[in-house]
Amino acid sequence: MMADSDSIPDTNNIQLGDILSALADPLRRQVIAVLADLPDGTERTCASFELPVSKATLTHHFRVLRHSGLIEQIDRGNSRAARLRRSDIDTRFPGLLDIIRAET
Amino acid sequence: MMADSDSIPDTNNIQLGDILSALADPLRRQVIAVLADLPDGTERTCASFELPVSKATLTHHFRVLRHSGLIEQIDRGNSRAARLRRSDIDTRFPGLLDIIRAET
DNA sequence: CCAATGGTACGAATTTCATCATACCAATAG
DNA sequence: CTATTGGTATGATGAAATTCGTACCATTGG
Repeated sequence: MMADSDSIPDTNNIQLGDILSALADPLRRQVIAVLADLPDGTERTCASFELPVSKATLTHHFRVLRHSGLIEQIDRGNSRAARLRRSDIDTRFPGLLDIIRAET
Repeated sequence: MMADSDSIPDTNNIQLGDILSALADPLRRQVIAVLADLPDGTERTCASFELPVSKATLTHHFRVLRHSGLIEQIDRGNSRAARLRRSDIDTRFPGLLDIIRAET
């Protein structure tokens, strides 16, 4: 099943409100902070973040991140990798990722 | 009554999560965008924003902004003026106010 | 003094959010 | 083929957020 891989906003349709809502959650902010600290284009499976929540909750958080436009998810057969949409975010909201990365 | 004018975080205690939660709301974001576009130190009464909500809801939103550390409120006798804590925010989260201001 | 102004306090109602258990499915490993 | 792995779908639940009406209270203006 493709599930709802749709509803990913393209660059000019990323909404600031959605981004801020997504980043208001500590777990999601941590995911973005980790990705932002890795080289551009890095892909990480959802499970590799080892967040202290159930699988279902994991799916929920990554869906929020995807719908907000912060990440895209690449189907890798068995698993699904998350990749930060760095250039899109940097273009639309310059400095935002630095702020998230600076926490901690 | 002083109400809960307390619980205003000092500069180094402003939490990114609280700021992002506060800014996730469109009305509150609009208030900050307006204040950020005005000269530093500008004071505006809560009512002067003419937000399309009741008085009670107004109080609620400005309390959230105050508790997050984005604004301080100055008692002006009859009314209460809001002032953006610009230098505090710029110090802790450089670029954030520009992002908010750039919307619209 | 009296009315109007600009707020706050206090519930109450509604909605949204985070979380989980369970059931399920596709792909890979053996 | 079968079991495991990594993830999704679907409710359910409890907590938090948003909103409001109403009552209330200082301060200001007449």
